[in-house]
Amino acid sequence: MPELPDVELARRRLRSWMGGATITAARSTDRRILRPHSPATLGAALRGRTVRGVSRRGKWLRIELDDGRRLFSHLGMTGDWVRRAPEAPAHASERVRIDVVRAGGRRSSVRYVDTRRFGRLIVAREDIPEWRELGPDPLADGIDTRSLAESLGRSRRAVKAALMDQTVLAGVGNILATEALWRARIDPRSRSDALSRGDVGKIVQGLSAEIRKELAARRPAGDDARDESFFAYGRAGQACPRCEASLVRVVTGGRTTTFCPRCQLRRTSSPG
DNA sequence: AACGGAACCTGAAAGC
DNA sequence: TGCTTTCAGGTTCCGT
Repeated sequence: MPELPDVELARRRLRSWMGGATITAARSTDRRILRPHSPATLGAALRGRTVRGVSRRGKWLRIELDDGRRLFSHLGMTGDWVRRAPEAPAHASERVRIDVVRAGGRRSSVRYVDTRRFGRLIVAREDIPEWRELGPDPLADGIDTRSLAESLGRSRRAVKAALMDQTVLAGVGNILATEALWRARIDPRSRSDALSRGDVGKIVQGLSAEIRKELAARRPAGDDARDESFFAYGRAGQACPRCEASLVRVVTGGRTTTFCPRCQLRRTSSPG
């Protein structure tokens, strides 16, 4: 579920649930998600702390605490944050719980659920490398066409793989890349350094439009993105919404890519 | 140095 | 029906 729009929606929920609240307890037994720290250290680090704010960069969330420490959260492939009553039993794939009390005395329990356990939760005293090394965030920083063109021009990879490189742009995943390239009418297998400035401009427009659309959709936590309507993602074999040709599925950089072989043209020659 | 592919996990859906 | 295979929105490690 988690690409930039999903993580941004999670950030807004966490802010409304935890902003200004004090953590009364934090528990987990999942060594994988908390690696490299041990589950025992989580409660000790968080108990008694007040949440100052929740920020996001790319697919990373940063929960800022009153002692200067931060809790970094990456949702991996299937992670999400949900709010429950404190007495609510643990969901089958619940991995972490953080109980909070708000200024008015209202108590709630914020739970991290993650079926496949690819997510991460890291307490640190300063920003972690995974956060610092991210490229520009399309929402927080905007996308500068010129610097993106420079960045893409330096790589010979398929443009789809380059767009999903978190140091190129933070937060772009398989759905955003697939949809943006469909909107831009560019074959995802085109070499990154073969794109014209106009191509990059269309990709920027495509990414922005898709991010706006997905943020507006505000699908509730836990919803499957496949319920949503995409132009190309997950629609192999179906008709292209633009030209009616049959959408094709290929694998690039280890990830499934769907595109229209008729109206998404492959860029070949290097731009001048 | 940069790139493709496997590995890491779990469960749902499709295939036989 | 039930067993097997395939697939999934992410990152990281390893070999070339």
